[in-house]
Amino acid sequence: MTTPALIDPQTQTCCSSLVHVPLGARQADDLSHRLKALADPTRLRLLSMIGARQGGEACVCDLTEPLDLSQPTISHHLKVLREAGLVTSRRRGTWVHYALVPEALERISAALAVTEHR
Amino acid sequence: MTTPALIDPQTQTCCSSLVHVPLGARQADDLSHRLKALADPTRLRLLSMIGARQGGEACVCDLTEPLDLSQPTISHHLKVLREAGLVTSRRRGTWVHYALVPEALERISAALAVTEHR
DNA sequence: TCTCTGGATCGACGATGGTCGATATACGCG
DNA sequence: CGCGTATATCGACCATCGTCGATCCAGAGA
Repeated sequence: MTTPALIDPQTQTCCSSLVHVPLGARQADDLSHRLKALADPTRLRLLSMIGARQGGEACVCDLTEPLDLSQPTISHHLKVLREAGLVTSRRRGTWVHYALVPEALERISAALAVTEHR
Repeated sequence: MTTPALIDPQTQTCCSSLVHVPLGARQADDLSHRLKALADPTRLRLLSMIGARQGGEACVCDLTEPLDLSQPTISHHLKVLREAGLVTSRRRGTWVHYALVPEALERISAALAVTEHR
């Protein structure tokens, strides 16, 4: 496969906005699940710190220190982000590097947009 | 003032994406608060049903029936959306009509977008 | 193999959130 | 004013979430 199954053709008609056609229960559950992953200040900052990093990657040690939270807590948040498809993790020797999945963020952004972009 | 204070110049540099510059604590709290209001399937469907309505308005009675939830629950969700600035309410005789605030959704969408739009 | 370090998992605890029934409030109409 | 209807608020209950310390697992190097 070229890309992981970011879009389920069964539940997701396309990437159109929710404000134009009423959302079904399935689609609402799916979108809310991804939004829940996003709706936490720590996770937003994690995404932001990973994205701001040149190369687009950051290891856990880089993320733990500036946030003033325990390492298990950071690890937990990264797991939530990973399971929502918002980041990927990759082992590099002793360290684990996390990277954004830009398409995932873009999909959510498009679902919330009122006016059509691009 | 021409527009309500949707953007706080103190905490919000502009409407740029979170993935380009690391988010501060204030900004992360602010954005996560708005995302929490969005991160519920019932509220997403409410927004969607209001937006899909021609005229952009819907009264509570229109929203309660199709969702198979009690009227107090719907009222609670609408309050959450209103306090997050995502909808406005307006009394019309006996009924209360809710309408979207497109700029609010657009702002959140822009904050999540990776690529710059428009 | 032993040890050290980075990260993940576990179990527990307090806080927050979604839902309901009961009740209160607002409006229109006799 | 009194009644009926449309919404909002209240109080309670159960589920989910964010956080922690303790512990476990994986890789690197001696």
